[in-house]
Amino acid sequence: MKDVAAHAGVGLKTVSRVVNGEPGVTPDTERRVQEAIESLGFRRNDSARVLRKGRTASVGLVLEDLADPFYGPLSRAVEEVARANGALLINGSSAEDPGREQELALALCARRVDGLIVIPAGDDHRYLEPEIRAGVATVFVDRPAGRIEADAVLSDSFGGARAGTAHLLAHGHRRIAFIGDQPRIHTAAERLRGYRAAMEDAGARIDDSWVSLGSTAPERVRGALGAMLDAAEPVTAVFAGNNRVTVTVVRHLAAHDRPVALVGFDDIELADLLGITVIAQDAAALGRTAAERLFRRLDGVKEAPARVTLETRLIPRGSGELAPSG
Amino acid sequence: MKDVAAHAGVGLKTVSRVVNGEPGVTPDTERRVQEAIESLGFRRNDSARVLRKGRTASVGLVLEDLADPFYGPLSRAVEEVARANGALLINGSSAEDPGREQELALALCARRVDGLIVIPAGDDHRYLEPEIRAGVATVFVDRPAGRIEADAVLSDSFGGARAGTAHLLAHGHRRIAFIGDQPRIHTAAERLRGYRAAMEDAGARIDDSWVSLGSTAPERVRGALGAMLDAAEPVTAVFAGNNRVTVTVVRHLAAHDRPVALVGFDDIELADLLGITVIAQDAAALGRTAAERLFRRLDGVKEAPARVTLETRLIPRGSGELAPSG
DNA sequence: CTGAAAGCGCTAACAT
DNA sequence: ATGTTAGCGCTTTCAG
Repeated sequence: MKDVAAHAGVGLKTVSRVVNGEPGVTPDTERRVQEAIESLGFRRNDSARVLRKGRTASVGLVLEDLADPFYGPLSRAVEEVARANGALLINGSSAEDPGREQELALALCARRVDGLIVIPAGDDHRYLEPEIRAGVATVFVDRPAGRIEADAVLSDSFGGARAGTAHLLAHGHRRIAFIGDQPRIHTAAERLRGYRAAMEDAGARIDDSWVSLGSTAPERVRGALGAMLDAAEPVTAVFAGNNRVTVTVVRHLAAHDRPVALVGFDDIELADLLGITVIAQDAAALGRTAAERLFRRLDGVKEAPARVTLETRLIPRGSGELAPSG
Repeated sequence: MKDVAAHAGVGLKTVSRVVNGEPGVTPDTERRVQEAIESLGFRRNDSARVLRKGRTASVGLVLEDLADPFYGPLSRAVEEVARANGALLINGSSAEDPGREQELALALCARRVDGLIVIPAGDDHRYLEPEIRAGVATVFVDRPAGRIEADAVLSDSFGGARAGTAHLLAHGHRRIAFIGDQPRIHTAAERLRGYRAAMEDAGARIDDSWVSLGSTAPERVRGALGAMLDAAEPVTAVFAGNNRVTVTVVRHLAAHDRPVALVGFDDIELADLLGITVIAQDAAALGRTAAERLFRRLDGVKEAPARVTLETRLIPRGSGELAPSG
């Protein structure tokens, strides 16, 4: 910028004015400056600008796994809102590791992102308190924050799982499995709660062996499901706690001799052709809502942290409407 | 940092040393500084650091659509390599709009990212020349750069499409459709070229009405496919140019009366259960290879820009092995 | 309408 | 082992 000023024979500030489209520059001077900019291939250094202005026009997104088809649309939605607000998105995956989540979130804060959207892996976010006090707007999405008051945008995991389980019960099932993610993950716990509530509402008994929480790794899910199907009184239906689990369950059931009903949490591509009944949540709406909330905060709106819950939708496609067999 | 220094009763540079883990500080002084840091909730401002050091420890990724299941794993792979190199990832989607690609890429350069990984939407990247000259390492992935010399990591679209088409020919098909993405997209053009080559190798005639390039929007694909199936001499097999097209074709064929063979470019989740034969490319390897190349450049490796091509793999699952019918 | 000076928070280079 | 000085490239303030 100094070079440009020298080249154009003007003051530093005049170049700054031209670069930022500020008023108060003669068309003639402006032209000279533009020429100097062109010929030097100048481009403003935003790092310096940030240092001076205090705002970075960027938001951080800490998610679980960018490669998970559930988080792709969510990220994209956040990105669109950020773009509409002139901000860039810096993101990283925690891989469901609380330590990595913290490391990432703090690195983003050190970069002085204006705001932070977090899909929590951990359940204690007190480490963010100083940052939030220092002015970093923070919104949690998909799962709530732990041990701090903060905005959160969630899907109704409890209600969705309850409705899905009730759907199976309505089709005559009584021995229904619940296979879900690790219990420390909020959504997993909520969905299990929904399952239990529906069973209780229907006066159905829950056998401990029908409930399995843990990693969503295919081997783990196959093992759990296999045991429930091979039992003396095998389950006749399965409620799958998320998209990863559903995929593995579908593969396993496809090779199973007896038909077993299935309702999965989260919609999956091509689930329509495979006739998989699901509880769908709107990942894009989750991201959009969270991002809009974030930018509203950045615009200075002061209100108490709130929790927004988005509804889920039961999409019957066949697998959830099978009658009990065996 | 100044505050911390005052609080701890030490010099500015000493605080800097402690914060950066540099040697030459007495354990006792270090402790005092740490305490001051804690009590003030201090966290280093990376913007200032960047300004001073010249390196931002961040790389930019311009992709087409974060929500596309093909790009999720690719981004994730880039992110992992970046993380291993201590860098953060800033990314954005071009939505297949060259103008938006340029806007994004330049915004990232203004942020002084150390390197740039680009999945091009446009076919003229001369706008990046000043940046590259100024030292921004740049690697293109999935598609090559246009009108500039630059590193590129690609899948073998030509070879994959040729093999897929040859597979259909080997199963007796002669009237084979090719439905692909817009012809200005490099991969789409290459895949079409592969299709043509295979047909020619087999001495098969190509009717113009069997080839359809354009948007991957479901309506467009359905229309094109419908016309080919309703023709007097309908196609007996389809080669689908990418994952978006394949999904729509599968849905359409599922409702069709006669069996029609299908090979799709790109693997798709649950394609195994639906028996969809595909030409699979390794999205994660694409991202990883590109990112590794980028960081090698950042480490100062000087070599001529090169093009790396990754092999594709034919996965037979049934749909590509159907005999011609009708 | 234009420019000179100060300083954002940090680190490199050089004292002490 | 510690502190001082200068300056990264920009914007803000205020004076011409």
